[in-house]
Amino acid sequence: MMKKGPWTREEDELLSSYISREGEGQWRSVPKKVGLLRCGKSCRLRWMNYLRPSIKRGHISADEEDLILRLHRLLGNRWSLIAGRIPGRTDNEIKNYWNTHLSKKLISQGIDPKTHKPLSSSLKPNHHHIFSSSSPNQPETIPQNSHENISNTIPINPNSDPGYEDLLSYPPDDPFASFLNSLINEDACNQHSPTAQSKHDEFKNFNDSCNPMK
DNA sequence: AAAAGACGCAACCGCCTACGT
DNA sequence: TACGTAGGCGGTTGCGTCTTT
Repeated sequence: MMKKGPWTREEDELLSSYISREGEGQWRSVPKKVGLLRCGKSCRLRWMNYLRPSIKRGHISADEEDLILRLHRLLGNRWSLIAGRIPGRTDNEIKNYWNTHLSKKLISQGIDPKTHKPLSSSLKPNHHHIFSSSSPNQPETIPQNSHENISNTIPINPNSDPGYEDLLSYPPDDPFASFLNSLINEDACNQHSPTAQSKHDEFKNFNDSCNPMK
C-alpha cells in the first residue's frame, strides 16, 4: 500500500541521504531501496521540488518576479522552461506563485494574465499577435500538451516573424530581448545543457545589465 | 472565542515523449 | 512497427493556515 500526503522529516532524510549517496535516476526502484512506502514519482517530485540542495525557497525578489512575467509573456504556461531560467526555483514554485500572486496582480492592473494584453482588448482576435484567440494560454506556434523542444516551435529568427517584435516589445538592443534570444536558441546551439553555474552566470549577467546600479 | 471563508502551497493525477527491446 | 518502461510536464486537488465576520 502506497503512502500519500505530506512527507515526514524521517522520509525526507532517508530520501536525501540516498540520493546524495547514489545520485538521481531509477526513481521506480528508489522507494524499495530506501525503504519508503512511496511511489517513484512521488520520490522524484519530493527531491526535485523540495529536497535538492540547490533549491532557493521562499521570498521571490522583484527581479525574479519581473523575469517570470516576461518569460511567461513569451512562453505561456511552460513552467519548467521558465523555471530553468531562474536559478534555484522550481517549476512547481513558479506555477504556484503565478496562480496565487502574479495572475491576480495582472488582473488588478487590467491586464489579461493569459495574453498579457489589456483586459478590454484581450477579447478581440488579433491575428498579428502570436498569442491567438484560439489558444490564449499558449503561443500560437506551440501545440497544447506538447513537450517538444521550444527551439522547434518558437520562431528562432526574429526578423522572419512579423509578430515577434510586437510580442517582445523591446528595442533590439534591450538586454532582455537578447537574453531571450540566447535562451531560445540555446538548445539548438548547445549540445550540452548548461551547468547550474553557467545558468546562474547568465541570469546574473542579465540582471546586471538591467540593474547597473546594483 | 468560534465559525466560515479565503488563501497558499505541497502533492497527486493523467497525459505525453523518449528510449530500449 | 508495436509495445513497455521511465521520466517529465502542466493542471488540479486537498489540506493546513490565515483572515474576516
